[in-house]
Amino acid sequence: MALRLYNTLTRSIEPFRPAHPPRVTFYSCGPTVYDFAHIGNFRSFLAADLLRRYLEFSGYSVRHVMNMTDVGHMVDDEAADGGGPDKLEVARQRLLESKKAGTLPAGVDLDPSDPLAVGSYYADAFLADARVLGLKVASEVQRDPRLMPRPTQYIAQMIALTQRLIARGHAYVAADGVVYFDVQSFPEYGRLSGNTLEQLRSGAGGRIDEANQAMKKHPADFMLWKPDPTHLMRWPSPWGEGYPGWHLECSAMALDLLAGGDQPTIDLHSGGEDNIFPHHECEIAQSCGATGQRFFARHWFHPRHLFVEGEKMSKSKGTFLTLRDLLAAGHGPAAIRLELIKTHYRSNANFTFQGLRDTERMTARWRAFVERGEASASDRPADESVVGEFAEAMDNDLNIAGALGAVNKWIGGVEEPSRADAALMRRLDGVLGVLERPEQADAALLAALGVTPQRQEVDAARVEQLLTDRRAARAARDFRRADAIRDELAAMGVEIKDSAQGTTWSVRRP
RNA sequence: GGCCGGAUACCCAAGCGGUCCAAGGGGACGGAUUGCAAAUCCGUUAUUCGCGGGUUCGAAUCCCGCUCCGGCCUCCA
Repeated sequence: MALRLYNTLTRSIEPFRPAHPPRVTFYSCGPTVYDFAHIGNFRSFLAADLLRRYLEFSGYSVRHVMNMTDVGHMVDDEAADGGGPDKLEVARQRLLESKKAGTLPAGVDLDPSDPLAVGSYYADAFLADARVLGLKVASEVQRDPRLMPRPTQYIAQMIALTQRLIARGHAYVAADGVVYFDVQSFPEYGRLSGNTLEQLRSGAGGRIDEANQAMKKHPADFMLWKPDPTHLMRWPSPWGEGYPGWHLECSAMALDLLAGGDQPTIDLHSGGEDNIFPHHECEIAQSCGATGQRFFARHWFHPRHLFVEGEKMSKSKGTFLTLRDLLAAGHGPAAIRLELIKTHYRSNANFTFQGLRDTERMTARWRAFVERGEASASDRPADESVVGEFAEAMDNDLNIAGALGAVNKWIGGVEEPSRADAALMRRLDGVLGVLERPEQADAALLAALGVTPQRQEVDAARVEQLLTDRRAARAARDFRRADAIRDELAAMGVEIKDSAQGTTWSVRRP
C-alpha cells in the first residue's frame, strides 16, 4: 500500500518515491500578493495541503515550502518580458483609494506609498485566510519563516543563479542589456509541457512584441534579469539596476531552501495547471541548467482550475470569489474547506452555492458523529477497516471521492458512536482537515479579517421574547398563534428546532 | 494547429476486466418521530454506464471509429 500519484512530467500515474524517505521535500508555487486570494487560488493550495497531509498520514516527514510572490510583475504581459504598469503599483493605487474612501478595514495602518508594505498587507491577508482554511504551512511559518519565503528576500540568490547560468552557457546578455535564458542550450526544454521549440517558435508569431523578439536568439528565450532604472521595485546587479525575471524566484528559493547538500533535486513541486507552461518549464530549465542535474523536481503536481457556477474565473476578469466573500455570506470554514477539496484535483471543480450547501450537511453530520462519540460512555473499539478503505482510495492518485465515500459509509453504519469512533474520525480528519476547522466563523474571526457579515445581526432579545410567547401559546395549545410566531421568526431569518430539551434557534444560512 | 483531460441516475460523483442487476453525498418520494414543522432515523430512487463496432467465457472498465464537452499553448492557482 503506497501512494501512486500522477506526475505531469511523465504524464502517468506512478509510485511516489522520495529520494530520502521518510523525508519529503515539497515546493509549492504560492500566491502573488497584489490582491486578496480567491477561492480558485485556495483550491490549488488546498490540494497541495491535502497531498502533504496524506503524505504525513502515510508516515512521511514533509518539509513544505510555499512562496509568496511580492516582486512587482507587469500587468501587460502581451510582452512576456514586461510592459504596462506594475501589478504592485496597481494594487498600491487601489489601496490608496480605499484609504481615501475609508473602506480599509479598521485597524489597518498602511503606508500605500511603500510597495513592500502593499505586498505585506496582502501577504498577511493571505496568511490569515490560509489559516482559516487550515493550510498547514501557513501555521508552521509562524515557527519557521523560511517556509514561506518572499522573492524580495532572495534577490542575491537570483543574481547568483543568473551568473551561474551565464557561466555555464545557458544565458546571455542581449543587445538591449537584458539577460535571457538560451532555450536552445537546453534540449530538455518542453519536456514538462509537451511543447517543442519548433512549436513554440511557430506559435509565437503575432503574440510577441517584435522589437523585443529581435533581441533574442529564439522566441522562447525568457528573461532572467531586466535592467530598468524606472521600475517600481529594483535592485543593483552586475547588469545594472533592475529586476529579476518572473520564473527565477522559484528556482532560487527551491534550490536554496530544499535542495541543498546531499539532495540536489526536490521530491515534489506543485502549482496551478496554468503554471505548467511557461513557468515550470522555465524553472526546470533554470534549475537544471544551473545544477547540471537531470531533474529539478522529480514529481510534478498540478491541480486543475476551479470554476464558479459553471463560469471560468480569472483574476484579470475580476470574476472571483474570495474566502472573505463566503464568510460574509455566512458560510463556515469547515464546509468551505471540504467543498474546495472534495473534487479530484485533476478535474476542473465547479464551485456552486448548492454544492456548498450539500457539503454543509455532510460536515454537520460528521461533527454530530464526533461530538456524540466524544460524549459517549462506550468503550467499544472502532472498526478500523475504514482506515484501509480510506487509504486505498487516497493511494490511488488522491481519490478523495472514494475516500469520502468510505468515511460516509462507515459513519452511516455506526449506530451509536463510541469514544474510539470519534478518535478514529479525528485521525482521518487529520488528512481532510475539516472538523478541525470551526463550523462557523465567529464574530472575533470575522472582525480579525475585516469581514462584515452580509446578514443583519438578528436581535437575540427579540427572538427570545418571541420564543417565550410561542412556548406560552403552545402550552395553551394555541397552535395557530405558535405557528404564526414561527413564521415571524422565519421572516427574520431565524430557524427553530423543538426538542425534548426545549427550543433552540439559529440564523438561517444563505 | 499542437498537447492533455472528460462523457456514469434529477445534481455532484466513485468505479481501472468477474465479488457491479454500479460506492458515497445532495435532492425527491414513502414511513417513524412531531400538535404541525425543523432536525434525526428507516426505506425507495441507474437491468445500466455518450453513440457504433470489436477483443474476451465475461467490459462502465481493454481496442478501433464517431459525436459532444473542457483545459493549456508566454495575465492567471
